[in-house]
Amino acid sequence: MKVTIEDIAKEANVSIATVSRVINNTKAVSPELRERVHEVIRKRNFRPNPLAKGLITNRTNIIGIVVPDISNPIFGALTKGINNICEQQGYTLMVCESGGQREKELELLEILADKKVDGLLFAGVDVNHSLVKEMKIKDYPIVLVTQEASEGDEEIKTVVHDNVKATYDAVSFLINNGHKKIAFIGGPENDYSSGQKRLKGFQLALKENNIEVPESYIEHGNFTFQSGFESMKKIYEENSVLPTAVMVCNDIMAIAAIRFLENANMSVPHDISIMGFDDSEYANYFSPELSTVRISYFDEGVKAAKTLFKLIDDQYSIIPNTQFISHKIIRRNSVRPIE
Amino acid sequence: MKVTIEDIAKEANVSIATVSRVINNTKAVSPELRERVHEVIRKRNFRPNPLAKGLITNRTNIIGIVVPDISNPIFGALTKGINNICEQQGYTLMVCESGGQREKELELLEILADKKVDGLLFAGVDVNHSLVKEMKIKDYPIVLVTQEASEGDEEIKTVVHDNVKATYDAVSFLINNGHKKIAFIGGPENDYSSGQKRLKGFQLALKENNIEVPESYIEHGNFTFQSGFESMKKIYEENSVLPTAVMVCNDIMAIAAIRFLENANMSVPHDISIMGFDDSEYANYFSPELSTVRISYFDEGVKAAKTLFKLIDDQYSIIPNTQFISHKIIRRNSVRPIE
DNA sequence: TTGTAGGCGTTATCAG
DNA sequence: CTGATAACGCCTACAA
Repeated sequence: MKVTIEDIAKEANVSIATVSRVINNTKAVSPELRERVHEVIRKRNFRPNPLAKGLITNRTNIIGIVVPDISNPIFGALTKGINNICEQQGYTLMVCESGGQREKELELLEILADKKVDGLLFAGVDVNHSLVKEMKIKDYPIVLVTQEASEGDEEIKTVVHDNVKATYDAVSFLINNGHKKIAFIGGPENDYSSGQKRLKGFQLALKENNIEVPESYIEHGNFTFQSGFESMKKIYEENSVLPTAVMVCNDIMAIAAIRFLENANMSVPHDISIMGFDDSEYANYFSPELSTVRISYFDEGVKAAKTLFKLIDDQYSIIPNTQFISHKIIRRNSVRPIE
Repeated sequence: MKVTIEDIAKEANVSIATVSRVINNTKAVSPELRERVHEVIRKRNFRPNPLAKGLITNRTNIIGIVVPDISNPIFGALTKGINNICEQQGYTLMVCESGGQREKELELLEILADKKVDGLLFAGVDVNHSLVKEMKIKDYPIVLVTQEASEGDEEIKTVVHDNVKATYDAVSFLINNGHKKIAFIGGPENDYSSGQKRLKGFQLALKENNIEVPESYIEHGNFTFQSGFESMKKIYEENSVLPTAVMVCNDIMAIAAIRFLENANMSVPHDISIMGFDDSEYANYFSPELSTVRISYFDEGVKAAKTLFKLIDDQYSIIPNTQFISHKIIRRNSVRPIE
């Protein structure tokens, strides 16, 4: 039933070495033989066993990806971008979920080593030094995507969007539209890129415009509707002077904030403007349509994958330590100019 | 650098056969030796090379999944459910995207055969007879998920939600709430399960209640916002008597329909009720909150994966040809009782 | 240009 | 219970 290289060799009346050569185009073979071999290969529908091949070449043509949650559309888009490049490179993608847990991430690093992946795209939550250390000793190349290392290691190639700059731009947008009393609903404090960096961007924009804001204007959610709702509620209830705008660090929390405000008989954007983050598919479909900052996770995946393949091709190729994917401020109807 | 079974054998002063035995628990080994071997394995951090192993056992502990689009949250949830089971079985997941194209699906069937996956979960768009035939000759087990075969083959195990029944129930829900003039916005006509079957469920419910509906009440979208908007527009513009309710075959098109109606100064649910399908994450966050039918794609993935593993364990195990995942009608605010 | 043969790291089949 | 040793299917010096 299953046909091996030997069968082909016999049937084509050549050595298996020759067959191997025509398959891999690895050395000159006379046109005549080449044709004969091809003929038989086609006829018998022969496909070389990648296990046997991998055993020798130490290559599997598989690359791994670890994401916190594959059902999150953000990581869906990221994965799609990655897969796009993989396909055209003849690679295939192994997907693993970490749940955002360091323990699990470490375990996956092992498992993927076992599987002999040729490389790994890693989307973490807090890639600290010990995790980086673990990555360095793995014998397959790794590129961080979506989240840079949190402890200043420049040791692993990274492809991210600029969270600081993106949030800075978004808040500047609010300021440029006349807002001075700006609240903030961010991500978890232990989330390095999407939590801490976005907060930093917020603070930076305020500072640069000499705007001060009370502590009670700042809340941390965890990117869920529920947490966005609660955060907005807290800001609403615990401030005698309400903000005129809120920078919310993802779209779903932004929607939640809007829902809360509606319940409280506040109108968005008339009374309060809301700025989202991500420009997820649905941002456009809510009413009011959400002003937000567009991040293309697909593009991020594409660039990360390309970078990884460069690394696979040549471990020492010259690549910037960190590459940024551009973002864009999208004006829709949840933010209005004031004054 | 890389340690093999032979190194372990040497260092533990046993034969490689013995090492293999303790690793795989395949035959009795004296406790003494077993301990010694374990010790060395731990010390040297030895992990057997799965390629070499696979070469002999013909097992890779990899299963494949093909979906039309991994960035679609529906398939994200499905994948998550599948991955859940894979993990606890010590398997790892290879994800492929077909774009819903038969050509590509066929190609992936080949590629995954090459990769020597131990099994495959297949989410197609129109799994016709020729595709099924191709699947039958593959030497790894396959289970269909999300979409059954379209040409009455009962040859491949299948796990789906009951599209006919689900839509039937949803439309019955509308009828029970007093609606008689019910329009329908469905999926593509070439989409077997999600297109044709849902239409069938719609027609069935009408028929059973002796309700007739003009041709112009029925539109086909392609599950995008845009197509939902257009379909609703067409129904609105081309009927002198408007429906009191519309059954829309996914949530995003349902939202689009609502947006169109709002633009047309119609109120949902006051003037027209809208019923969605899927209960996607956001269905709850729109206003009005969407009445819909809940499908758990996660559960579907779980059951499909379990089924596949049964098949992998025992090719001839007794499994129903088609297993159904239950659905549930969710009442929210986009549908109101009339009369 | 072509063929022979050794080896990749395991498991499985024999003897002992 | 333990140990040689032949596969598994392919690539790649090395020789011819």
